[in-house]
Amino acid sequence: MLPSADFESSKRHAARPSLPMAAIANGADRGDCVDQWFRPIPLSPLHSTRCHMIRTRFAPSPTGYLHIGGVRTALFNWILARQTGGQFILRIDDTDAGRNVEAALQPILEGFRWLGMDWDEGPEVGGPHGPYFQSQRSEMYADAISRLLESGHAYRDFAKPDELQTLREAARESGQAFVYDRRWMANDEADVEKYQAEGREGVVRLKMPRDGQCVINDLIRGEVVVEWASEQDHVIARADGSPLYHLASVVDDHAFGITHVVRAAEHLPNTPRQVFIAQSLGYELPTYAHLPYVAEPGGTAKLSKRKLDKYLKNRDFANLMTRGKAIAERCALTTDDDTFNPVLVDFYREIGFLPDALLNYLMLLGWSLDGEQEKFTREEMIKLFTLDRVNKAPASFDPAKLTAFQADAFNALPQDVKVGMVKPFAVAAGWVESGNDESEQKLADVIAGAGDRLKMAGDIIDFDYCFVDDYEINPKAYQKRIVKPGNAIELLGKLREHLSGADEFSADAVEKSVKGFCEDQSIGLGEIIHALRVATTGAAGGFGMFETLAVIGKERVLQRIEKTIANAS
RNA sequence: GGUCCCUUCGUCUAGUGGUCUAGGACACUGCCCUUUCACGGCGGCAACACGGGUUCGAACCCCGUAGGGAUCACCA
Repeated sequence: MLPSADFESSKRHAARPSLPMAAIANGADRGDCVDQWFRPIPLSPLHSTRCHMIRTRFAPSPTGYLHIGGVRTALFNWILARQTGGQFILRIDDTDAGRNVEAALQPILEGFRWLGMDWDEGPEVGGPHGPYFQSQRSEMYADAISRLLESGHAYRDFAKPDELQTLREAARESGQAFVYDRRWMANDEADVEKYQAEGREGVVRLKMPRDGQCVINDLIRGEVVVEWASEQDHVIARADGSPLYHLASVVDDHAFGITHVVRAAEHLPNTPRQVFIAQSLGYELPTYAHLPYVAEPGGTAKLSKRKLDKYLKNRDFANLMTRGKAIAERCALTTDDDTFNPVLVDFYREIGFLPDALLNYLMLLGWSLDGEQEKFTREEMIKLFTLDRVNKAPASFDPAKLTAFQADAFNALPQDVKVGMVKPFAVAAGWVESGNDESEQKLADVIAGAGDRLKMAGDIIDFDYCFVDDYEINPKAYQKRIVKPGNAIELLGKLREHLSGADEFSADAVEKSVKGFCEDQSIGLGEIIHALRVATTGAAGGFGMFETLAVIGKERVLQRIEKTIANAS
């Protein structure tokens, strides 16, 4: 990357617009609706993100949950700000009043905190451009709306929704793009009074150009050209004067000094109208970058929180969900059915994922450094990410790969950090008593023994038999190792005798003892060890047998063998 | 249906005209290691959507076709 050259070229572009000649020409002979306001301002060329102070934003609406796709968008925004010493702003899009914003906002902020994505301005931290809730910025929007009205870029319209709907359907049936003929547009105060006398309510619409084209220079997509005529006269204010999303968004982006609007590609079709609003208001345009959306597992459609049933048909997705449910159930997690879903970040936090692993995986959805390196520390993410290496095509969410990333990251953790993460789960399951040294030591032993069999903190549930006696017995393993070999019970009985005489019950001591037993009996270790495992853990597999026995403890081991023998006969 | 976007292994991707008999990762899979289950090591399977150009030469450039997707609200 050549920062200085990039900087030069972006300055050159700013001084001498080269791209949108068509738009300028068309603007000149447009004649009717608007005067010379419309002159697209060229955007910075690629790479320019490295050399300017960047202000980005993520604008969630308070829905109560954080979508994985949204997190990726936020991540890119956050990185862009961090790598340039710029600011990352959180703005709350709550123009659609009526819900409990505060309650629905908390889970989102918590999600950000958990992920370690801090915001420089926004809820709770404030900032110089506040307030950061759209519901509290009405005056600014009202001002913008009246300016738009005055300059003729917007008009009052008295169409009824169903009247417009009829028109739209007719256009659609004839295969034409719907173009509103503005038949209920108020040209003057007299019109307004007349319509109001008819009992009509007036909204404010954008008076979109009917010819020429809008050129969007997108950092990821390149040049996107849209005919103005294909744009609607979008409503920007309701009858009660309250603003709609596009208006509010553009006004705020400008007021906040947002330099880069980085958002999901589904916003691309919205961009022309936002460009229109911004330019009508005389704003300098931000640089746009439209990210490919995150697609569903094994598919190409946009990942949606609402299609759980469909995703559950995907093996890997179903596995993750099953794992999550098992952890939630065993650890008595109070999960909300509505948010306990692998499409939402809450899920991962609840079952003991590492935020860095999630972020690392998400960053690779649509972005790559060189096709070789895939693992990045947070510092590397900030250092190495560039928008010009973001792909254009949607990337499908792969739960198996995410889990693999999580497993690797989790196993790279130092033992004490692992223990710290796992402990809450073990405590919640009722297996470990917090503050009790013996109990905590046992947990540490189990975690050390389990090693990389623990992929996430919640995986501790697989080792319930280390802590309690009411574990499940795997029927297949029982059949194979206890029932089928005719001598298993007999051997187990003898082994129990042998073990009962042991003074020490450390892993090493037990190993010696069991191996000595095998020698005495002239059998291979393999002939007893499987039966021993099933008898003492009920499981077909697990970590080292002798570590397992040591952790369970002499008394319990003997009891369990005894019980197995009793049940078998 | 209109508008816009996209198209390399099952998935994420590398690739910017010759180094591509297309590289890496996840998944799947074979072997080795091993008392089990994992880890690990060494292998394997597997892709340039299609058709035309341009060129000595195309995954890469151009044009079409097909397919997929997003979006078309007084939601955000």
